[in-house]
Order: sequence, then C-alpha cells, then structure tokens
Amino acid sequence: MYTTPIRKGRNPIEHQKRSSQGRRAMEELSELERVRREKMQAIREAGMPPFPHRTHRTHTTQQAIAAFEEAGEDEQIMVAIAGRLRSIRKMGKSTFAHVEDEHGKLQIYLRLDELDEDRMKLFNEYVDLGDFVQAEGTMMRTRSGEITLKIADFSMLAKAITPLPAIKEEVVDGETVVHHAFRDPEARYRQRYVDLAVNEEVREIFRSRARIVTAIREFLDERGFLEVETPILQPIYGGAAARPFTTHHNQLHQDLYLRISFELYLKRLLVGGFERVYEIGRDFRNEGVSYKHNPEFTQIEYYIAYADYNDVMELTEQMVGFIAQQTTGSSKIEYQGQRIDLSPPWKRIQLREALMEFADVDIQDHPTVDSLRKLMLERGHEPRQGSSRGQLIESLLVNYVEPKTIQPCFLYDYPRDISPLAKSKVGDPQTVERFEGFVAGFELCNAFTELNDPFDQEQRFLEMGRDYDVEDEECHPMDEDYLQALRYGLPPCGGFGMGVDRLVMLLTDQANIREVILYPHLRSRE
RNA sequence: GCGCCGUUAGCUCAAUUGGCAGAGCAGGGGCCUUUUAAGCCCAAGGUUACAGGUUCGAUUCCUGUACGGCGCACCA
Repeated sequence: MYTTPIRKGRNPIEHQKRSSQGRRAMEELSELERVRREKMQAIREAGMPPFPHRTHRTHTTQQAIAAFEEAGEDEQIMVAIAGRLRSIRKMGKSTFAHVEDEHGKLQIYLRLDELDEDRMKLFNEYVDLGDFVQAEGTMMRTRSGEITLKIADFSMLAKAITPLPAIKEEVVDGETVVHHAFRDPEARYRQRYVDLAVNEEVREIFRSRARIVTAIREFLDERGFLEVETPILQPIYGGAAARPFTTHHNQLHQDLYLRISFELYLKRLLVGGFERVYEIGRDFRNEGVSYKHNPEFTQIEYYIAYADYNDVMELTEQMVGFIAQQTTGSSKIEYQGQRIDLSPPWKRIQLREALMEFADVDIQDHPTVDSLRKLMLERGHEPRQGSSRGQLIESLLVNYVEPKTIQPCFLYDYPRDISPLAKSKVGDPQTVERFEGFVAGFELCNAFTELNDPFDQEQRFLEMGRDYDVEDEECHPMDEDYLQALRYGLPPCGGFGMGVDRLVMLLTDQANIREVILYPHLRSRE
C-alpha cells in the first residue's frame, strides 16, 4: 500500500527528500493522520521522544498479574510494563487504559494525585490508541475487581501515526464479544499486520500453526528421521503433476523451475545411505487458487527405507493423531461443525471398493478409457478430451468419494497411469501401491511404496511424455540423473507427502487456506 | 479460465419504485478522580472502487475495467 519505488538514475537522497514531501504531503493526509503527526511533534517538543531507543520493562502483563496474585493484596508490587494501547477511557482527572503485549493485557490507571500534572496532560492530550508505551507503577485491584497497574510514570515507545481500526471488546458471561471488528478479507490479507494487531484469534491460529510444525518434527525426530533441505531452484522439476513457476539465473544463463515437490531429491538421499529423511518446506505450483490451494504452500515429505505403503499408513494415522493431541489436547476435533476422530486406526478402503460404494462403478468392468468414458457420459459427466483411464477414475474419486470422507480414511491401490513414481502391485501391473488420506472432505496426504526399479521408472517417464531429446522447448526432459541414482540402488522404501496448510486448517477449524497462511497470494493492485 | 455476488467516512454497516448520502465506533472541542462496548453535550468527516452511458436528476439502471468473496473448472 505504501511503497516508494526507487527509479533508475535518481539520487537516492534526493529521492528520499521527495518521497517525504511528495505524495504524502500534509495537505493530502487524512484528518486522523494529520492530528497524530501533530501530536508526535508536540510530545517531542515536550521532551518525550516519540521513537526512543530503549525500553524499560520488568514484567510482561501476565507476569505482573501473577506477581500481584502471589504477593497478596496489601503488598506494594512495583512493575514496569511495555505494550500497545488497546483501549483508553478518559474521565477528566483519571484515565483508564489497557496495555496489550504478546500474551495478554493489563489495565493501567492514571490518576492526577499519583501522577505529575504535566505527565497526565501529556497522556490525555497526545497519546492515542495503538501507541506503544511503557508504564511503571504499583499493582492494585479496582473496585470492580480488575487487577490494574496504578501509574507513577509512563513514556512513549513508538507513536502510531496511522490509527488502527477501532475494536471494542465486551465480556459477556466470560466470553469476549468483539464489536466493530476488522473483517474485510481483502484488507486483512493485504495488511496482515493490522489483522494480527487487532484480531487476537488470528494470532492464535499462527501460534497453533507453529505448534503443529513443531509436533511434526517431534514425531519424526523421535523415530530417527533426519531433517534435510533440498533445492527449491531446480533445472528439472518433478515429483508431482503440476505446472511450475519458471525463473532464470542470469550469470549462469540457466532457466530454472521453482520446485513442485521434494520427492526426487529426497529419494536420492536414500540411495546415498540415509534410511529415514524428511523435509518441511515450500512447494510452488502455477495453478488456480481456491479455498484449499495457494500458489506456494508448505509440504512435509518423508521417505523411510525398508518400509512399504502399509507401514506408511500406520505411521500416518499415528502421526496425525499425535499432532492433534499435542496441539489441540485431543485427537477428537471439531471441524466446521463436524466431529472428527483422528485417533488411529483409520478406515481403509480399496479405491475400487470406494468407487463401487459411492459412485456405483466397478472400474474392473471398465478396463479401457473408452468403456469408462462411455459410462461417465451416460451418467451426465463430460470428461475432458484426452483424459487417461486413471484421470477418469480420479475424477470419479474427487466427485463421489472425496466429499463423503468426513471421518479420516485411507483410499488405497491407485491406477498406474496417474502414479508414475509408485511401485506396481504384485501380479497387477496396472495398479500401484499408493494411498491417499482424506479427512473432512478433502485430501490431506498422498503416499506410496516407492518405485525403485530403474527400468520400470524409465518406462514410466517415457509414458509421461518425458524425452531424452531436449532441443524442443515444449518437451519435458528426462530426469537422467534420477534414473542414474536408481541404478546405484534405491532400497525398498515408502514415501509420504502432506499439505501442512491443510492440516493446520483442520486443526484450527478454518475453512479457507488463506486463514492459515500469513501472507496468502493476492493480485497486485495497480 | 467460466459463472454468480460484492466494493458507500479510518473501521463496521444503512440509504424507502432513480429525488439533497446516514448511523455507531474511532478522531476533534467541552464536562467528568475506580472506568471497562464508560457516560453526557457540541462540531467535523464522502470524487458512493474506477471509466463511460441512459436520465432533468444515478449509491440506485446499463456497459466496461480493477480488486475481492463464493461456486465450478484445473490440480500423477
């Protein structure tokens, strides 16, 4: 919203002068901002710097309250707190306000008898909602019972030049009711700092998110997994079916892709001798956005040697149950009004059976694309031209089965042609050992017994349209180095990937992925 | 990418078949020494997202643009 682009050829100092006097000149400021700038000047002239360098804080608001409660009502407890003013009630010769720091609020009480008259005037005339202040005094309890800091002195820590949205809170039967909130989603995402500053429940979502990521690490670290980091800038992208973002390295004259998954780099590490590895990081997919898709999103992938997709299923239900327990206190949660029990074991259904039950189709009766397409057309679907049999099956899964999967479940045994990195089932080359976990009507994770046969893998790549002849720009190149790695020997292994943002949605009861990403992608406003 | 809906004061929202654009909170000036959605009095605050069109007259009707929300599509 407030950017000062530096133009080529302009002296930066000259530019700074111009920007401070230019567009945001006093006459163009809103009344609210003009008044605050004048107050800033006035407080400076009164000898109180509006942006001082040092803070004196002895207690957080919560520590101050705890100290008062421990010491007893008659004890004179001196504290100095720091935080942002979130409410002010002026009553002539006394003033009440709330100071908020990261973990709570404390009421402060300024009273002419206790405070120098000039100081009192300074507060009442020049201090605003949103300012950061430090305040020191003694703890007390008001007539209405609220633990309060009676102020002997205060000073400004950072003057707020732009006013925060006015939020009022009322406590009714122990519940906090918020009046006049800051709710416009666009404004909230574009100025997340304002959203966080005034909406405590938003801060809480991101605390939960941090706990969830910590719990993932705790679960895997305890089981001997090694956390690693692999390239985000990749010359050949792979590991998922998604369009990539492209970029370019100027000095190396090299086109690069932002990764769409970690898979191929992580499995190379198993070739190298690590047996259990994982990565938590960002993937980038150049596709549509929706309530469950952001162009960049956080993924957890792990690979475990000497294991197959059955082992991974067990680990998955244990992991998700553990994370829920650690972060919400229970493996039974409520999501968008539905009660969901994440405790293991989760229901397991073969994909074929699920389609029989929910879509009334036995895919074994339709071994060809044409046969399945004909059936879907009869049912009123219009599959996209050129869809493979596997893609048709996936479309049935997405439309009929996924919305029904409220309680957690695993669908397993997927079509080969949509799973080029998964190992075939013994005796059934058209089906692979792959599963997806579903909860609350959306896909949470995807996993399989990894394909470690270099000859089969090369064949799969060729079927996916990869080519050794990369002279054609349109042609997706063969990942020869990955095949080379497999030729050195990849131990039998299981692999797993899960969208962390979706897990956070589930565990914080949020219906939109943008609510769990601090800075979700939005179009620029020009 | 397609469809539907939305955009009014710093924030949250009004505006009666098309007839001077309003309120609460915040902000400004007063009163008020235990308030807590503090209260009372006064004054102020707007290119109704943007650009066109229809009309004597448009926040309201039409077209387009931008951004957003929801749904669909896309998403090994």
